[in-house]
Amino acid sequence: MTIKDIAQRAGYAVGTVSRVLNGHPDVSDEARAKILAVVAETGFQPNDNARHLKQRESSSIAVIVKGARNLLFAGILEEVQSRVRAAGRAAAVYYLDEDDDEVEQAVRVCRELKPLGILFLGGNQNNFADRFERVTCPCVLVTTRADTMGFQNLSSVSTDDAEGAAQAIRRLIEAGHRRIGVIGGHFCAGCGRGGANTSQTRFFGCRRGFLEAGVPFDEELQFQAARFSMPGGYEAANALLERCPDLTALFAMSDVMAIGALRAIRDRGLRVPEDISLIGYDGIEQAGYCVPRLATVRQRSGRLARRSVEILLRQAAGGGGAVHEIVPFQLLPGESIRDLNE
Amino acid sequence: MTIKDIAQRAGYAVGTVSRVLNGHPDVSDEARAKILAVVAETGFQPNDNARHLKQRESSSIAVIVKGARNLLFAGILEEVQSRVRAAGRAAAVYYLDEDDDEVEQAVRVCRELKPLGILFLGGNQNNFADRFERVTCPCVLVTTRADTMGFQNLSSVSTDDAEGAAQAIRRLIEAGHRRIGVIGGHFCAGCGRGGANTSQTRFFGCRRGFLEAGVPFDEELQFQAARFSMPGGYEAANALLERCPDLTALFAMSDVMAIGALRAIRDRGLRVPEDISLIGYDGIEQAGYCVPRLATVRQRSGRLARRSVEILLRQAAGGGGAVHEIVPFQLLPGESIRDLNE
DNA sequence: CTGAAAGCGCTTACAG
DNA sequence: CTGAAAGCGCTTACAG
Repeated sequence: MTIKDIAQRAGYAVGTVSRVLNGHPDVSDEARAKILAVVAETGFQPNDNARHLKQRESSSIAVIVKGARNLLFAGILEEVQSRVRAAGRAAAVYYLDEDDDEVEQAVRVCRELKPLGILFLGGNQNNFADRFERVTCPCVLVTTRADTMGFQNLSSVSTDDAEGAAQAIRRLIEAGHRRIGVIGGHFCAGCGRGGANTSQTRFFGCRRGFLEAGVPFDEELQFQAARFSMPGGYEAANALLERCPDLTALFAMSDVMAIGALRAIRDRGLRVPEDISLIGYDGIEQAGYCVPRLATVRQRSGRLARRSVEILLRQAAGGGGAVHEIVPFQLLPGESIRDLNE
Repeated sequence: MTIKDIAQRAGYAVGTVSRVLNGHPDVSDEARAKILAVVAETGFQPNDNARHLKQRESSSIAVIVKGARNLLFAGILEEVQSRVRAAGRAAAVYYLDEDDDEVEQAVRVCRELKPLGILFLGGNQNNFADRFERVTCPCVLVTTRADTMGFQNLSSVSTDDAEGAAQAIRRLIEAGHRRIGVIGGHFCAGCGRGGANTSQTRFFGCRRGFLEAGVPFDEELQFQAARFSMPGGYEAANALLERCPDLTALFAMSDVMAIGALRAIRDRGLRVPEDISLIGYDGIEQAGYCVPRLATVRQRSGRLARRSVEILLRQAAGGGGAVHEIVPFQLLPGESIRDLNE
């Protein structure tokens, strides 16, 4: 079943069918009605390969998600999809593995889908720096900053991760904690050229939090790198508590890691927050269902989503240069921090 | 940059370039070397739209996942992808919303990707019954049975959900519980024609568990329908405990619901398992990180994945009629069931 | 408002 | 082993 069959049955040329299918105005009501009737009757769906092959620009927004299992992104995505739909556009979602190259994918999407614009949920700054020049449509990078890269067609909407991490540390210090362990992602001195992948940024924020409060932070002892996963957090917490049995609090740079840490603490026969206080990062739904509820630095996923879509649609409509927005985070108190001053 | 440019630069015709790109054997080593050199140098990637438009059959396996946030499927998918890759094929993953029509999507994928076969992670039996005749390639439905539908090209690999649910109930009864609440999905008498959507199957299993043990089960009072989500489980648990304050145990038909229930129980000032015992279903990673660890009926995602891929690849190679396999589940004890006999 | 025709970038028989 | 050409199913100027 192709557009040709539809044309034949309806008694029009394929061009006319195409115009009806794409909602062009220059078709008579009669033709439209007849053709739509045949389409409905046959259940015809046009072949997207053929369509995209020829089309100059589709009316879709592409969303490239780095990590199908990332719950923060899942939350943002849901909101993005409903906002894109509300704006009368379709969202085409592409899920990538953590270590796939999102910019490479974007180049491909530009060529094959020809979207109005691309939204990146997560991204590696090096990939952007190295290859983003090859993507030409308007883009917004969400949760990671892009202001230092200076691309005219790359905006960003993100959380101030350094400040978020700093405040997490401050919060623990205010509660009277002095020996605090930190669980974060892997990063190397060189991998955030220009100063920023997420793990590194949050790490620097931590360090600043300690420094400003005059609380010592021995990176060798008090920091443990791990994967962003529950087992990662579990093992890291174990390693830290083994190495520094006198820690009274942990900061995990993602809620998922924090959930792993929570379990590790319990398995060592300790309790949260009575023995060890714990704070996470991201503010995923899950954090509110932990026992105890997790204190966390909440990225405002709804607002990140809303602003990203607004900015992207404006840029797609020809609205000027790149914009870089910071969305304020919230410190959720949870039930996992003990106040030692009380 | 198209195949034409590559042909020109390499000094061959586009047909030859195409043959090299697709690994056909009928090309001279010299041509291959020259063309691959140009491809590498230019970073050329063929346009998949054009390729799929013309290609009779691609060498990919399509995977249609119902619910991007379904953690059971996420676990199965990971294993599926690595097994498909190990077999030298590419996996093309399509994520659908819970209430999208996976069979409609399959029809589209058949036409546009022309895969060797399709794997469905989850699916609504009614959609299959109504429209599956339109899909012609070999398919495997994973986690839901397809044996009663009688399609020659539709195999299935699933867990015996009725028995799993029955055993969850039995396990609670063995532990001395007599007043047990059940949290399940929504279903209506008609929606599982032929007897089976997942929620309904597990519900019937529950009922059998009660019946065989001679323990009364008042469906009106002791069953609460909810969405398969943490808030869904939270509210359902609250409703049940409000309605029947004398319940000593809950069975939630998914771990995600159970996590919500766990939080609800705590918020009512009760403890798991001291005051209320709890058992879930699925065996997602998450369940092992709860405090307390969740007892659950574990679907063996690794084996579901492995068998599904094996069966699909065999069918794609022309290996006979449909196969319907049941993979045994495991009852994970966790720490969330109190033994009242002790 | 409608049709005829070119063409998107590939693959694939068909010759040679 | 290689090239020339048809054609996949659409969209899009271009005429009329």
